[in-house]
Amino acid sequence: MKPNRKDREADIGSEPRTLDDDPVVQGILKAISHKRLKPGTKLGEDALAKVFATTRIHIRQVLAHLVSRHIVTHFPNRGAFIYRPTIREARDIFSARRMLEAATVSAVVDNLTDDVRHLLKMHIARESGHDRNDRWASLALTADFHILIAELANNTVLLDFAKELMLRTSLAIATFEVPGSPDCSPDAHPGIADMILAGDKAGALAAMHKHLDEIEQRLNLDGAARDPDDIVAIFQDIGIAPLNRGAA
Amino acid sequence: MKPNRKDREADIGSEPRTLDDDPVVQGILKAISHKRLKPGTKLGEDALAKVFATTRIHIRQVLAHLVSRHIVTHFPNRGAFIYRPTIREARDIFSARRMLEAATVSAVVDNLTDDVRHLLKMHIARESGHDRNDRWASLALTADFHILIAELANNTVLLDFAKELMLRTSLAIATFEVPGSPDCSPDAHPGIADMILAGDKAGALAAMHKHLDEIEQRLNLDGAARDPDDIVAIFQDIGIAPLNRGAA
DNA sequence: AGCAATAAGATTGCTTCCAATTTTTAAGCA
DNA sequence: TGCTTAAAAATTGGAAGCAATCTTATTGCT
Repeated sequence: MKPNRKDREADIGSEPRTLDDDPVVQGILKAISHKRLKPGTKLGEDALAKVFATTRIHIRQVLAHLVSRHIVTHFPNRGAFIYRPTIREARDIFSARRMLEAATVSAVVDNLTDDVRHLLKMHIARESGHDRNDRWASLALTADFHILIAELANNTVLLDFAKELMLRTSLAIATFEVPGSPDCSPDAHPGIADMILAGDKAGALAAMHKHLDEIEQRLNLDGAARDPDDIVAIFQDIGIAPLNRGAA
Repeated sequence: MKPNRKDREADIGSEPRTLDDDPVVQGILKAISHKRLKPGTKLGEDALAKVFATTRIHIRQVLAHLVSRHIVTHFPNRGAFIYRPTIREARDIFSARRMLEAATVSAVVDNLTDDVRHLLKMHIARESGHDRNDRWASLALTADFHILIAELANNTVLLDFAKELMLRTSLAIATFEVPGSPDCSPDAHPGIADMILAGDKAGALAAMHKHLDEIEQRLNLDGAARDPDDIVAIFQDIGIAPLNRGAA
C-alpha cells in the first residue's frame, strides 16, 4: 500500500511555488533596497500591472505577499503602500540585527572552512574594487556583505531572517535618515572580515556591533515623533531655521 | 500645503489590515500547534470554505498568506498542503531558536521590572496548576511560555520571529517525533523562570539551551532520510521488526 | 491477477464583470 | 479668496463562470 495522493503531498512531480522568485516581487524589493521606492508611496494595482506587463490578479498576489513580509501596508479600499516603520520598530529592527548578526558572525567564526575564507575575501575584493561614486552599486554591495555573513552561517532560517531584516532596515533608513549622510560606512566591512578570517570572535562581534550602532546613530530616532513629510523639520535638517513671523 | 493623499499614505482613517488576525488563519495555526493538522495534509479550497463558512476567494488569500509564512506549501494545479520541513530545516529551526531565545532570555534578565516578574510568575502558576492529562491544554501552555519570554524582551521584531519559530517547531516535531514521547518537558520551564527571576543570566541561558536540546534530541533527525509515511520505520519505532519472508 | 490506457469527476487557476468605497474635480456660498 | 458641498472619475473588493490540470474510477489487455 503506497501513500495515498488524496491527502498526502506529492513526493515527486512539479515543484512547489513560492512568490519569492517572482520577477515583480524581486523588482519591487530591488527598487526598495536601491532607495527608488520610498516608504509611503502608493503601489497602485493598475499602475504596477502596466509597468510589469502582467494581470491585476498577479499584482494582487504579489502585494499580499509583500504585506505578509511587512514590506507593504494595505489599507482597505485605498490600496497598498510601501511600509513606513515607526520609530519603535526602527529601534527594534536594529536591536534584532545586533542580536542576530552577532549570532551569525559567531557561527561563521566557528565554521571557518576554506570555502568560507574564499567567499569572504572575494566579497571584500569586490567591495574595495567597485566605483565609489556609483551610489546604487554601493548600496547593493554593502547590503550583500551582511547577507553573505548570514549565508556563511549555514542556516536557512537565519538567512531568511537576515534578508527580511536587511529589507526592513532599508525602509527604516529611508524613513528616518537625515539627508546627506551616507548609508553604511563601507570601511567597516573589511575590518570585520579580517577579524573573522583571523578567528578573533570577540573582535569580530565588537566590530559588527559598533558598525550597526554607527548606522543606527546616523538616523533620527530621538523619540521626537515627527512626520517624515514635515516641511519644517526637513529644512531644519539642512540648516534652514524657520522665521518667527508674528511671534511676540 | 498639506501632504497630498495621492501618493502618500493616510495619516488617519481606516486601520491597515493584516491577515494575521483573520479567524481562518488563526484557526489553522491553532490546529497546527495543537497537532490536529499534520504536515502533508491537503488544505482543499472548497473544503476550507465550507468549514469556515466563507468564500473561496477568502480561503485563497489565507492560503497565500500561510505560504509566505512557510506554514503551507503550494503545488501548482494541485493545491495547498501543510508544510513538511526537511531534516536540514528542522535542525536549522532548533539552531535558530537556541540563538534567538538566548538573546531574548538575556534581554529579559537585563530588563527585570516588576511587571516582568509578575507576568512570569503568573504563567508558571498557570502551568503548574493545569490538568496534566489534558494533552491539548499542555501543548498550548508550553508554547505560551516561550512566546511570553519573547514578549517580555520588548521587541516586536523578535516577537514575530519567535512566533514563526514556534509554529515551525510544531511542524518539525509533528514531522519527526518518535511516537509516544512527550513534546516539551514541562518541568524545565519553572527552572528557567526561577533563574531569570534571580537575575542569574548565565544560569538561565544554560537552562534554556539544555531545554531546547532536550526537545530536539527527542526527534528523529539522524540524517537517515526516511519517508515519514514509511510503514516499516513506523513499526520499528515501536519495537516491531519486519520478518524476512523469502530471504535466503 | 496485475498492469496500462482511457474516460469521468473533481479541483485549481484565470478571465470577466459589477458593486462599494474613495479620491478628485467642479460648483456654490460666505 | 477660501471653505463647504456635491457630483464625477478612478480604484479597489468581490462574485460568478469557464478553461486547464490533476485525481480517481473504469475498462481492456498481457
